[in-house]
Amino acid sequence: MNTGQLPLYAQLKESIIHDIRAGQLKPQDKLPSHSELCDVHNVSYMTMRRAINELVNEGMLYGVPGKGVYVAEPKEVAEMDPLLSFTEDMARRGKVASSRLLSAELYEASTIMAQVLKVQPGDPLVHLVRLRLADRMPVAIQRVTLRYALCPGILDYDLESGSLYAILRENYGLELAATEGTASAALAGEEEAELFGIELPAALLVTEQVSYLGSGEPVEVAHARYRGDRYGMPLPRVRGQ
Amino acid sequence: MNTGQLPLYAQLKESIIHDIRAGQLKPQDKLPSHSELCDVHNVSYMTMRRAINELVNEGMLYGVPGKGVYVAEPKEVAEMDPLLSFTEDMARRGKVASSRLLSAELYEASTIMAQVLKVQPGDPLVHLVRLRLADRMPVAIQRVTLRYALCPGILDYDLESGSLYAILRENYGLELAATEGTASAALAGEEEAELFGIELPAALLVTEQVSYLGSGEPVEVAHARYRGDRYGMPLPRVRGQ
DNA sequence: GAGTGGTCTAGACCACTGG
DNA sequence: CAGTGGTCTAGACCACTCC
Repeated sequence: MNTGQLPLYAQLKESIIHDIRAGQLKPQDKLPSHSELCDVHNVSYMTMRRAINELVNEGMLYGVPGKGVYVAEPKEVAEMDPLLSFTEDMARRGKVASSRLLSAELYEASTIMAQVLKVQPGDPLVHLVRLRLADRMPVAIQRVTLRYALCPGILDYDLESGSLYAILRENYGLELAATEGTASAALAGEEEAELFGIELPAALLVTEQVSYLGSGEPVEVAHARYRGDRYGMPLPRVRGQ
Repeated sequence: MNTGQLPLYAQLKESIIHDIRAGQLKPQDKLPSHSELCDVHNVSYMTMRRAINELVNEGMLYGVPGKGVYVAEPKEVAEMDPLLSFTEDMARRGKVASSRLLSAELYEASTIMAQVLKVQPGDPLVHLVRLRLADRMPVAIQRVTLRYALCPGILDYDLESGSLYAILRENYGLELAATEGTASAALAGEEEAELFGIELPAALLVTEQVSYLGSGEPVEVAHARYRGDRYGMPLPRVRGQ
């Protein structure tokens, strides 16, 4: 029965999502019963259930035992993806992202950095500082520290134009799978105000994140400072415990 | 085979989580093969798979086709739960949360608020303003707007001491299931500086969130302003697409 | 080749809802 | 009562890895 590349359950998910987006299924509508859906799509019960179950976990549907499965209210805002690169983030907002490379250098891991990135003190790290722009307007200053062992020769790539994540994925096979960190606020310094072209005092949104591979191996430490007046970070839409 | 209250797959998840926490399974360890685990626990393949699959989705394990399933690195930081109340958030940090109720009033929905909360303009809403303290130190100002129809008589409860979420859950059966919104940064105003007891200029972390029931019905709009020097908001640990 | 994870089937049973 | 979602079984097949 499987005609496409994707697993059957993934195709079924796509099909349901399509029906919702196309307006054939509206919020609070009841889906056909499982057995009906199985007949229509010619799949087994468990496969159909997996598709529905995953959509429930993703918050698009919700099930009421003994009654049926219903379409949840649509998400008003794009879901937060903390693994979204600045480039992709801006693309979703309909803006063109660009960079000015302020600094790019190799240096040796301090004890603290070594601990966070799980390397030995003195191991080579790459430190990049980039001014990020959205439609040519300065929006953020990003400081990224990478394990050089994972991306040897990365300084030879064009770090001005493209997405760093794309370089890591396409040239080094590094697929970031998880991230953790904090967000806070701080006053802008003089240097920053100059780079942003703003007057002091000004408030910045500050994020500190560590990114990991699927195995849990740390890859990078990212420190970003966003203009508080120009950037709102989307918060996740999440289901309760 | 099912002895407990929980579904079998949930019990299997607990069992694996227990083994990891107890140190019997360490990060990067390989789990026994599926068939082995099925024999040991006397469950069918699909049930075992569901348990493992959900743990993979939650980031605790990761699977490599043709090789095996492995234990991922532990999460260093508590996962973000945007539905966490301030009270619970502080408890996780080992601090005691308290409140000073600055204002609590009923008013009629404006057109904008009505749109966000999906009620009619003029419908009754509750507006609460609270100064939130952690170990008696002012940390945040929260402004919450609730649909009064969902929590009639809420002003009679003690809104100073307890968690608002607890009141909604225990007295009105309102279980918040999802949240969405943005985080940004702004300069503190004079009033705020006075409430916080800080000097100007100062940067605040600003969040705006709407919370929903499982059905997608909106319940509250929350606006919070945190002291940037005293509060870091945990960012989620999430898996890539 | 044997062993692994990942997908899929065609049934079954249960608790819950509604008429 | 019949219909629903939710769980569970005991198999099967495939692609992949390692030997």
